[in-house]
Amino acid sequence: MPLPQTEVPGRLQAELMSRGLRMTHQRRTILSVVETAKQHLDASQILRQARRLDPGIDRVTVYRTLGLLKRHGLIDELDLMHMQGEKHFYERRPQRDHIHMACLRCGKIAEFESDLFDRLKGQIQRECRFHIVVSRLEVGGYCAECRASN
Amino acid sequence: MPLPQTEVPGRLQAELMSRGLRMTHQRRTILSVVETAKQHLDASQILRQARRLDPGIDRVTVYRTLGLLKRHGLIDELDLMHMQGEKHFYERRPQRDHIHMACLRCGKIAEFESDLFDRLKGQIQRECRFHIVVSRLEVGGYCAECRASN
DNA sequence: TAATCTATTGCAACTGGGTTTCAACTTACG
DNA sequence: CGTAAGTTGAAACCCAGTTGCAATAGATTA
Repeated sequence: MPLPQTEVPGRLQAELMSRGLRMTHQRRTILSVVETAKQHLDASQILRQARRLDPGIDRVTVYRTLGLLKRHGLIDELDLMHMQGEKHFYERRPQRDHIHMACLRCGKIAEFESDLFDRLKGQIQRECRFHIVVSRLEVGGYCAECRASN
Repeated sequence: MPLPQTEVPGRLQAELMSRGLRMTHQRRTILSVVETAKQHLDASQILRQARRLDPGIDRVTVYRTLGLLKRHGLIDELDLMHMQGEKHFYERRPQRDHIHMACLRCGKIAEFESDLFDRLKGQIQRECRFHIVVSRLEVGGYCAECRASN
């Protein structure tokens, strides 16, 4: 399932600047990588891509920028069931939360939006009086293809 | 009056043995720690508790045993929104999955069972033809107490 | 436009959770 | 009891992520 391309390029930059943050060359580079990514990238992949645009960039700057984006709620951090070590993956925060399904056999990641998920979060907020800032639903299992070819 | 004991002691042990796994002294110790835990423990806490019962136990044995229990679906691994570094937490797999709510202010972890959650998983299995083996729903936000005292 | 102030960067060293390797040791089983 | 295969501990290792600090570069002001 490909990631939907629903955002105007430059939106993350605009968001950060509107919050009064200093816009450096390195940040612009990292933001553009995250913004135009077609799949979920981990920090080292983001570093590699950013270095193609600005070879001097350091991995610590990538980590710091990802932390910044996370704190501002502009990106989400995913674990994807820790199928490939302990690395984390990142994606622009979507308008509507979705579920990540990780196939334990082929490693494919699929996404799924569901009204039930939205209702569940509403129930949590109401019944537990818990104000949700970030949510993450990940499931591990076997996708249709892998179940068939078994 | 004794505390309510939700599980029969030794259930994890019995499960593992019934699957033909070798029952060593170290495993029995680690299993009893996990089984009687009153909160979510990370690997180093499990090690510390296990060493009170068997001082010679090594952390590598704890990691291996936790991996074993995970592979057999007897415990679940939690991230709890990575609020305290990158450590993982463990709990016996419950009969019915629950949601973990992590308060970003006071750090408290609350649990919540929901019919909507069960239905959502059913929807994923049906509509995505995805066979769920493990699921993890974690939300970060602010609990009722922290919202009040702000 | 230049001066200034302060956030940000890069580097190197470090941290910490988790894994690998391998010889020595146990456990289960006949 | 003897054996074979699974398990353990110790040390070294791996790797994602963080910290301390001097140098640098945005933003702001004059």
